[in-house]
Amino acid sequence: MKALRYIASQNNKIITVSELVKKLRIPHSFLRKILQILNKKRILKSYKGQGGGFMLALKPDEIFLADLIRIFHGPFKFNDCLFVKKKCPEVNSCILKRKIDNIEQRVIAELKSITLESLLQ
Amino acid sequence: MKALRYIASQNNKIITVSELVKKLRIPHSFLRKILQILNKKRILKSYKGQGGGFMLALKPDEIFLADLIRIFHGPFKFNDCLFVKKKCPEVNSCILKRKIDNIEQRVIAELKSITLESLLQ
DNA sequence: GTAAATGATACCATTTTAGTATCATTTATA
DNA sequence: TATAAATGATACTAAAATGGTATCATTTAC
Ligand code: FES
Ligand code: FES
Repeated sequence: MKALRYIASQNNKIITVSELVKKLRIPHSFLRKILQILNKKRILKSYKGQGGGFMLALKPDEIFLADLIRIFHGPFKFNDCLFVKKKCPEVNSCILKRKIDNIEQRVIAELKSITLESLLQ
Repeated sequence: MKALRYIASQNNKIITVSELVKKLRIPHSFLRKILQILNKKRILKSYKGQGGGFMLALKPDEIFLADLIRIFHGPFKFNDCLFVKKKCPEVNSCILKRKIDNIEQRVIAELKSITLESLLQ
């Protein structure tokens, strides 16, 4: 998120990992890996070769925290009731599951409402 | 939760792990460990020796999902921004952190509103 | 042709997760 | 009072996730 914020703040300039490393004090390889993932997931565009780097592929108000979390953390599931790798048989009738699913939906809605734009102060 | 629901449903009877295992098809040792923890955390009371077992230590409407999650999962923190084990320096000014803390508070409030009582249909 | 950039991918140590297993202690009761 | 039925304490484990690092390959501007 720090990297995305920085990139967004330099609108439509190509930013290299090295520049980000200097500004953000995040290790080079670590940051590079993250940006590569964001590129694959079409949040960033990348340009190879000398003079290359990264740019936003979307406008800041089209980049949602919910999507970024899904990219790095995997799909949301607060609540898949397993046992020894097998799904709980009550999964379709369970009151608790219904309540938690409900909370999950509300959280996802809130995470969707947080855009990169909304983090640019 | 399944075990607590079962125990609650047999109000004020002492329930053994073996009985729960039969009803709930959860492995004995696993369930035992869980109930031991709940006993230590004063959600259950235990009685040792023959004729022993477990009972609720609180009324079902005094047992909150939020507390059970804290017991097994540890404290809530959706959001402690670390780097190589060190806290992020922006932790006090970060807009994103504030937004996430906010969501966390709302989720905790909802988890507090789910009592064992509310799961007894 | 070379340096500066990303792409792909393999690697690693540590911690967490999701349980299992075992021995010790307590207590009712035959 | 011996025994069986219960929990208490605690050690153990395999597998996965976490939080990164490192390296070689490729592209491209100059
Ligand atoms: S879905 Fe498994 S107990 Fe609720
Ligand atoms: S608290 Fe670390 S970047 Fe927000």
